[in-house]
Amino acid sequence: MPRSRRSTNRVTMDDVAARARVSASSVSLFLRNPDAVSPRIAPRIKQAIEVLGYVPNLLAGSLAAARTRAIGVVVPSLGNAFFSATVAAMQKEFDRHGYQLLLGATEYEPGREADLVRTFLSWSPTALVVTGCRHDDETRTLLRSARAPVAEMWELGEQPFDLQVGFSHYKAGEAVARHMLEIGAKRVAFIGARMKSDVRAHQRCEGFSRSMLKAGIDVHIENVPGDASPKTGAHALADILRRMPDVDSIACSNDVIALGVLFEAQRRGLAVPQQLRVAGFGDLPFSEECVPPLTTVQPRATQIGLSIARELMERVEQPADEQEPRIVDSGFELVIRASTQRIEASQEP
Amino acid sequence: MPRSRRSTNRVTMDDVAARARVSASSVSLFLRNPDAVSPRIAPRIKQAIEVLGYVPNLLAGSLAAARTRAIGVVVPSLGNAFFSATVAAMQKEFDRHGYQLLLGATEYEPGREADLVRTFLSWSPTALVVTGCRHDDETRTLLRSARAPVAEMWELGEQPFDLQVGFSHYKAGEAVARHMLEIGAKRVAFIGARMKSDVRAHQRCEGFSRSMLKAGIDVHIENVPGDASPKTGAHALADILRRMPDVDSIACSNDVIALGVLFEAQRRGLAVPQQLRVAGFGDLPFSEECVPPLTTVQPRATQIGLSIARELMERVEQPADEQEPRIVDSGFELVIRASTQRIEASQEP
DNA sequence: TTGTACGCGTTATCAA
DNA sequence: TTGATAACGCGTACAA
Repeated sequence: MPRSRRSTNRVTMDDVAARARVSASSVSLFLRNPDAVSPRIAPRIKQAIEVLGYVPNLLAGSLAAARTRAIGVVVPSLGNAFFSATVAAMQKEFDRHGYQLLLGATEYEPGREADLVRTFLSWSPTALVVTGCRHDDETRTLLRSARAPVAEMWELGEQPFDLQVGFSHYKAGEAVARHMLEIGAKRVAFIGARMKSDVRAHQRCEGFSRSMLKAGIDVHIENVPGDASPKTGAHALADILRRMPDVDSIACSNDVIALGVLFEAQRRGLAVPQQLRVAGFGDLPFSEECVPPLTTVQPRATQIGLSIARELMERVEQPADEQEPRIVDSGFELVIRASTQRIEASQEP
Repeated sequence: MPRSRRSTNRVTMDDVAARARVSASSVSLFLRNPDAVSPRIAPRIKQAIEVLGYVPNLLAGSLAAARTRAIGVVVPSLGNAFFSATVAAMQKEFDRHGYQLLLGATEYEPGREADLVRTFLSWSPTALVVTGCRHDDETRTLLRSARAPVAEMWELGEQPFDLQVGFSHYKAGEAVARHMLEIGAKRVAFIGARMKSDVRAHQRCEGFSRSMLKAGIDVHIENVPGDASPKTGAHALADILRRMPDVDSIACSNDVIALGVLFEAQRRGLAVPQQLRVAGFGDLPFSEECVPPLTTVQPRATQIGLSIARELMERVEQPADEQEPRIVDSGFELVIRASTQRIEASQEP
């Protein structure tokens, strides 16, 4: 007895083929390469598709072809403007090539990365994109077993799987420290949010404070819990002023924190940069516009997304088997603005 | 001649079955309901899965079951904090239920919505989420033909497909206008970004300016091109001051624009709220913290995402066939802060 | 150029 | 409870 399923009265390729009076394989061929079928049947197929409102079943296609036009992307958080900019750029580029972006966010929770990667793998993705290059053993195993190129973004270091596009956060921290030393910083603090789980913010902090230490300056580090936000920055400044009233320079792990510092300083009548120098990280849309404009590190978030997408598309569409791992330093730029102005001798005690 | 393909040396369910010395059906059953197999073979299957590192192929599963655990989401832009907050909330909730979020952004380009929906449909998604309730004919046709619940978010109006979670932007605009009238606004302007394509910003503008008109006040509308940003706001304020030097109150379609207005006012020594009142929309993280704190409309972005996800999961998991369309007014709240303070008579000319 | 037949890795059905 | 087997809808090698 025949077991009829086919509950889904979906329009299939066979339906199109029947209506166009050709075989299903001709329809399949037409869909992938319209010029490959004879000019006589092409219009018939085209019309049948339109009349029936045929939508190809990607699932079946992917299963047959053993490859899915989907790319899994793991970011820590979408609330973070850095990552949403990168994701937006990637999505746009993937879309151009007909690839679908699968999105997952860890919210900095340990173990979530492995879960998300596992989920993505069950979709047989064409490629995987993860954030950072530090992963737990489970994630590493999963990524290694993936028969798809793996891109790591926003950070350099460790051994790359296939592609790594990012920059050294440690150096970014160093660059800010160097600048602050040049302008005569003496009493220095660093504000970072959740630096135990945000390893990149922690790296920037390390780069900054070690550089300072080499110059004989001990940095007061304020590691606040929760998301980076202006409120975080404002509270942190209040704390710092309590413990270190003569602070003259503050670096922040994120521009939104720095913005909060600027607001709090303004409320307290603390002049920036005359009495307090402030630097951030991210070069967010407000950083150029705020008062005073904020010295910061520009990480090229969009460029990272674009590079990854392009490089992956290239690898996927021209599968020169066994490609070498590739590392791309997307770099960063220290953008010096009015919030860090030279500390005049006259203003020092 | 047998055609051996099976180039993909992927670990399949059969491999697991062979190793556990059971049938593939039992493995499948175990995966969906571990308690349904006898306690004798369950551990064998479990071990085989772990040893072989088996990852189920969702594609095959979805094809067979004729349902995919994927939900397509279309937003205008990820750069917009509103939508990224909503998407983040949805993704988290979907993930909890084992559903994958497919993401697409239109970047406010006409026609992109239909393209994205079409792409999603070919994935046979469990549900679709789109932004707003105004869609071109092509999109409407596609959505109607979808055998999946369709949720529209961030806006109310039109006839809902299945679910609509949002609020009236027109009323949000009215609420701001009402407040500004109460505090004695006389010379009024509205700044919006790209209001031809951002229909919701346009609605807020309409609600605002019509309310003002009813009170006999003609609103100067500044519709700037490009994304909403602080720079946009700063430039717009400069423009407004040129054409309308005695402006006393400005409403903005977005808090980031309002932030730019505050910065520009500060640079010009224009005291807010004493000389100029400013209101925004969005209640972004900085809005409470900036100087002065910003009066704004809070749209409950996270709540919208959560409501949609929960409602969809419910519909999907308890398919009481032919559910009624449902409209949920997520509401908004006018948050009055220092940036809009009563205009004292003594300060008027 | 077009058609035939098989296989992709699962789920669902039904018999044992 | 377990296992054999037929779909699911399409890609593709190969024959016509």
